[in-house]
Amino acid sequence: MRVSSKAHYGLRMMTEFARAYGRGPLSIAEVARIEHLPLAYLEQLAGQLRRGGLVESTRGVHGGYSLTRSPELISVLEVVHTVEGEVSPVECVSTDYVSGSCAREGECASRGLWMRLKESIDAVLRQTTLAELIHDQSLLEAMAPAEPHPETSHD
Amino acid sequence: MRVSSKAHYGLRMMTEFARAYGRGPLSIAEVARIEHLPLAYLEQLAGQLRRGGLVESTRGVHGGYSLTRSPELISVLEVVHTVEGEVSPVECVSTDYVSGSCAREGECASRGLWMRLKESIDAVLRQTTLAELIHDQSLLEAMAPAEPHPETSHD
DNA sequence: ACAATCCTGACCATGACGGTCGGAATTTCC
DNA sequence: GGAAATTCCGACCGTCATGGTCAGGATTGT
Repeated sequence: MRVSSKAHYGLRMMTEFARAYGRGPLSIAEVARIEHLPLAYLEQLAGQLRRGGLVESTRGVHGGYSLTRSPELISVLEVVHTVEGEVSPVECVSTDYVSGSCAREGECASRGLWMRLKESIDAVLRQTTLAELIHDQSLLEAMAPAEPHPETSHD
Repeated sequence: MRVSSKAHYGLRMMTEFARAYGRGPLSIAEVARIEHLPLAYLEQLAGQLRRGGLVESTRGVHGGYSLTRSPELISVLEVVHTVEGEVSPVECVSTDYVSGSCAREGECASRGLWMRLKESIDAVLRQTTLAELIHDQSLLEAMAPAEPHPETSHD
């Protein structure tokens, strides 16, 4: 029951794109630098995000990626879906589940529970947008700019 | 973002123990038969559940396992915790996380999100008890006893 | 004694995951 | 035109958790 690093990285990359929104494309080299993430890996993720329609790419010297929509209109759920596929605690509650393929469907005591769980997870992720994420963060930074944690100094 | 089969199996086993509650121990051989799960694997899980204090074992011929508490008093969260460890979407929101060990803690845009997510998941699992699970199921069976799905015929 | 059961530890195969690499295609700048 | 910066793509790889098996020991009822 954990979010893959892939999804986490993807989200971190998307928040960077969100910050740069409206100011031209941001290269993944930049993202890798800022977020201290492996560049080659981000390339893969960026590809998924592009194919998923969340970002568009510009090649060449001043190229990079930019969001196809305003950060307010992109939910975390979309990002997670795009890089990680549907979040589903067990197979039989995913949307492409074919009724009957689980032999125990009729007598399953816990399917209702898993459906509730999925709904609950989806709800949290759907409610949160990229805009909120970067907004929350700037709030945090504004509140405590003079007290950097000694342990959190560098990468 | 999925529940491991381990947790799922563990829960299924626990619902069987819950059904048998008050009527002596239930052997894992029985559980394996009823739930169509691999016996040797269930043995492992049963061990975890016992060490976690959720069930107690009786050895010997009419032995087996029985819940240490009434099914109303055992939440799904406990079961999942016991077999799978804490459910935590990312490391930095687990209970044993040492503040500061994530270098980006101060500037992390998404930690709040993950905490909310964890809380939401925990809430759903905490609210549901074994008793509810088997009760829901008997409801289901009572409502549609005469209409078995054609595709769900065998194991 | 024997059979049923729990108990333990070791073992194993598979697949997902996180990550790297090499190189091709595209674009801008000089 | 050429070099540099970038996206793009496919292949590859090591590690680790997972799901599962196996052999055998310990315990207990009949």
